[in-house]
Amino acid sequence: MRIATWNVNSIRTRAGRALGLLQRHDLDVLALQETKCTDAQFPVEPFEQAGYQVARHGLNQWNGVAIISRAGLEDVRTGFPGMPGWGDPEPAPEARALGARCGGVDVWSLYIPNGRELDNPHYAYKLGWLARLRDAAAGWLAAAPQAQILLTGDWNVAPRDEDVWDMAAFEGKTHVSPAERAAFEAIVAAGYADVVRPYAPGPGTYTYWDYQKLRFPRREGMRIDFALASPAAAGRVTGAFIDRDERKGKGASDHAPVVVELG
DNA sequence: ATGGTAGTCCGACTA
Repeated sequence: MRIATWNVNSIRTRAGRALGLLQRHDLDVLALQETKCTDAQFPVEPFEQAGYQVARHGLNQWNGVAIISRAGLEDVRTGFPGMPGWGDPEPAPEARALGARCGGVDVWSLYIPNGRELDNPHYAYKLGWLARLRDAAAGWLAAAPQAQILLTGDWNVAPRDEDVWDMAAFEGKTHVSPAERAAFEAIVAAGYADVVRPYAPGPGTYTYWDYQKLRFPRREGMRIDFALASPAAAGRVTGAFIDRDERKGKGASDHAPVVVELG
């Protein structure tokens, strides 16, 4: 079974690229982030015609997550227990988490809050969101230690110095702060291993390149998209790669897809 | 040194 995660940056703009991705890599499951549309606006038909089922969760033009599967799509869950909300004056849940059981694997499509700046309330929101995700994910494993769970998506955290092209450029910036890295590592410590890095080691291995400043041709990127697997799921992984070619050309998302093969 | 891009709904917000 082949499972991918991709921050598509608008599914309506890139449905064709998503379909090409499914076909090119013979994907069974594709977790999408930043679909940027409501459920009603989501282009479901082309995926169904290609033989896939679609679960999507979008509330407005921001965020939005989806899971596209031809390996079954059961027990669909929007958000996770304890997931923090955002907004003033009344914080409300955002469309940042969608889970579904696909062929016996609990796949999560996650879009972790960006954080914006270290002194921005969004940064505290990001840390709280990751902390509650850790709690929920630890609970799932405590309840079912043999569960096959994949936490995939855009984590908006670069866990290691080698995951950005130049640490000096990130002085005082989000994505590399000790608190963000600790929040990410807490989820690893809860039993979820990064199953891609062993097959796609750094330095210089990235999943995101800013549209601005010629970051992609200059090879100035960040590794912020991950697939973290529970022990039972990690034990099935036979390979993984980052589809850097998908970032090329006109009309590309600013993120590259990350693909995991389960035996 | 600065600003540059790209998406959404249409001047501004998000990334």
